[in-house]
Amino acid sequence: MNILIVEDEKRLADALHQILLEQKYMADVVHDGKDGLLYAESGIYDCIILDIMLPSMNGFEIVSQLRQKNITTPVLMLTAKGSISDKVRGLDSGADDYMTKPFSPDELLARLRVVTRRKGEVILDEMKFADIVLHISMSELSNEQSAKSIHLNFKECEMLKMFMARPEVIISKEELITRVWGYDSDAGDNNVEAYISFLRKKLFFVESKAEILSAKKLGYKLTAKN
Amino acid sequence: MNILIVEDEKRLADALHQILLEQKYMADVVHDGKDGLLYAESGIYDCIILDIMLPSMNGFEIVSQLRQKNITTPVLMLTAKGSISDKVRGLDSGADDYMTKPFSPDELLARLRVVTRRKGEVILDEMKFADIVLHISMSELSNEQSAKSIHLNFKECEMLKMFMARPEVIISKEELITRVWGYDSDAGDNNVEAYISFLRKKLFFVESKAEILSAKKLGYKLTAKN
DNA sequence: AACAAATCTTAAAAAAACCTTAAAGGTTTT
DNA sequence: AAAACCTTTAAGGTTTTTTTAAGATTTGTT
Repeated sequence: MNILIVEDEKRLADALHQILLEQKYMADVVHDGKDGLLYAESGIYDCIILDIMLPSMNGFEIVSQLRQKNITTPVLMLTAKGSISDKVRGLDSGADDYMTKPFSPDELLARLRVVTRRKGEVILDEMKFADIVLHISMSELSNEQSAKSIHLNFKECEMLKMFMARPEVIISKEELITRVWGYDSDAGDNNVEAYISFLRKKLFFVESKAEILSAKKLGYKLTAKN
Repeated sequence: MNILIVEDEKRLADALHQILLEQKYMADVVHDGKDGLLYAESGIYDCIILDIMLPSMNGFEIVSQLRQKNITTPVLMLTAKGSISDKVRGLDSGADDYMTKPFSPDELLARLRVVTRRKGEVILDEMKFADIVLHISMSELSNEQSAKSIHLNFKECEMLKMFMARPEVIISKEELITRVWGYDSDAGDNNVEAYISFLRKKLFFVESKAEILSAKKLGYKLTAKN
């Protein structure tokens, strides 16, 4: 189960992340509204936990844009204000449930279960690009053509998810570090390089025509050969 | 990464400049609203940090004029007042984010990263002049007519960006140095000359009719033949 | 035309960025 | 307790980028 957390308060975001990880959910965290929309649009999430007050684009807008694009991922709205008008507005714009801060981990998990059970049928567990498929819950990378597949470990999988969510886009080492190792980690560039190397080896193993190219000083991107 | 600071309080402007330089951003500072608009219109900046209260033209006006001219450089608004109405007005007029004084260097840098990351993905990824196109995220120079293209390295790309942002305008070596090598670099004129030479070779390779002419003692400019 | 100054070009040296691998230290599973 | 697995780290190698310097060329001036 894949959750997207869109929350700019880093302490809260981390706490949420922690709670979810303990329950064996996978979670991605972004701290900014527009980024949130970008990630949400990928359609790979089973639920989006969405703060209302966000830099660059607020939660209401994000939900309505998602719904306009026919993306039906369940949304659990989060806010410090408990005013009725916010609640109404949130549900109006297309959110599925609403939770006021502060809340207990149990409350979060309960609401999460309710929200995700409802849409239980259309869960996207796969990301595709070129000839490869990433089976997220199984951490398995496979090639539809060659019928080869291989297991990815956690960090490899997180990293490949980022590339597959935004193929052809250069992603900086810094961004990779904050997403895969955490925003306050002391991982260095070499960590990224090592994992890029592991991923390349596995892409090669499954005989994919997808490859990770490096753009010096800028980062890496996923592309398809030919 | 190029930042324009438009801030009339000189002490604050200097402090901002310092913070940015430490993080290896390049920054230009102007203290007046109209100057700010003038500089911003050049389109060469990756972000504009803009005070609201300014002599001769306020921040709101600057942003809306920029947006009217289809200049989409991200704008980070700055103000002493933290009133909601200011915030709404700022975002309405086209700013991307908003920050109230006083703020910590970390907050500034965080917001800057968010605001500029977005740019790399969607906004301003291509610059065109005559028959050439510069794909910024790919660091690739190509010619639409001849269908030839070639990779540019980081400094070549930064330099060509400057020329393409202001075609037909003579840009001095000094300006090129401060932009591409940094304000405190010890790069000399010959470094610029060498890179001009590299760029010319690549323009020739893609068979472009765009060329870089030198204006003795003044600098260089980009023009189109015929 | 002769000179000086500025610019151009190029090759090679130096530096920076990147890649790969192996090994060590954790963790989890068997 | 052992085995299997995951992650980090560091070192050495490769490639790319940047600097440097020297000689050639152009330009403007006398």
